[in-house]
Amino acid sequence: MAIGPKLDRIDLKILAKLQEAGRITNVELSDAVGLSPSPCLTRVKRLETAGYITGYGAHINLNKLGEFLTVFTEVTLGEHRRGDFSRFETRIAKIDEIVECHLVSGGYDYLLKFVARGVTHYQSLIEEMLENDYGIEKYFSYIVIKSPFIKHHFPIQNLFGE
Amino acid sequence: MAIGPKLDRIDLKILAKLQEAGRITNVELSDAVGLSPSPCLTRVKRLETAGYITGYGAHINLNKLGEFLTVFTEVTLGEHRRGDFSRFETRIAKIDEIVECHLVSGGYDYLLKFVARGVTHYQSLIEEMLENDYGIEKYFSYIVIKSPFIKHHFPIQNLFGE
DNA sequence: TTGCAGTGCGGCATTAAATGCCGCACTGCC
DNA sequence: GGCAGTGCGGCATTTAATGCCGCACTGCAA
Repeated sequence: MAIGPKLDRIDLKILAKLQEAGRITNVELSDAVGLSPSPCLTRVKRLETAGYITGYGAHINLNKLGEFLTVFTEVTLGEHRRGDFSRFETRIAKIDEIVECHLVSGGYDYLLKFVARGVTHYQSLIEEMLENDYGIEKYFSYIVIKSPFIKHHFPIQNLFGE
Repeated sequence: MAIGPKLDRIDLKILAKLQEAGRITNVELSDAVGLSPSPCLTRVKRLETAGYITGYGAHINLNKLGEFLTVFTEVTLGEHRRGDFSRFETRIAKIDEIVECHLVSGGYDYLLKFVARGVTHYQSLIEEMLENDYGIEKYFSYIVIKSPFIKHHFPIQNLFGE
């Protein structure tokens, strides 16, 4: 096997396959990567416990559930001391509508992704943050008009040369 | 059942559950939502064919596969005629390292998310785009230093009031 | 109010998949 | 050249996925 030193080609195939077909049966997966079911399952379990696979999920088409508003928000904190960042991160993590948080280099500190029911809802979330000392100095909102594509998989094979 | 008019509470439970545990067995799922396996599976299949569930995937821990660089890039096109947008979207969709594309309102046109092997790799991708007439007037890169969190599920229940 | 038709659920039998166990082949090390 | 460790395929057993069938509940109509 591998994992300790590095994953072998079969492990990468398994990851790539599961990434785009998370609910594939082990029998099909084993066939796709060229193994019999037993060792294939062993590898999957090992990839899971070793942390290469952190979980599985269904991709839900939010638009079919109603009208949703996605917003990317640039946030600049007022203070940049040790603790200001972690406190901010801890607090926003608890807000369900903030689905992504990225600390970036450049003109501002954080890029957040919101999914709200509409502009009113989004506005109320922002006001809540401004009024309750999250440490935000300023922010700027970019409302998503449409998302031509969101790939649910990274090019594992390509990034390695395969 | 529902779906035609609107999803009932059980359907939402199924979506919420599958979103965070895509590989749960139908037996467990049925138990979690309070149904027997048969009707539960029927609902899942219907949600899939009706387009509420667009697919399943494993969440891969890219950092364990090596050092990767995530970059958010703001792009402004030089021309904004009908066709300039669709042409740009079509072309960048073919670039594996661009995993998300959002058309936004505000100071620029597109917010792109890249996953590359490093700054050199990212730079080569950008140069490739600039040299080959993608219609880019200007761009700005925000390198992700760390992502405190990326939730792989939207608050389905909460957004509807549970 | 009583009967009829349509819809969705739970129970049961059958088929397929997930798991665990065992012996064999390949590789590195004595 | 023989021995120990690792990973694979095959096989038996336990579970889950599916498809079928009759029953209960709801709305509609006489």
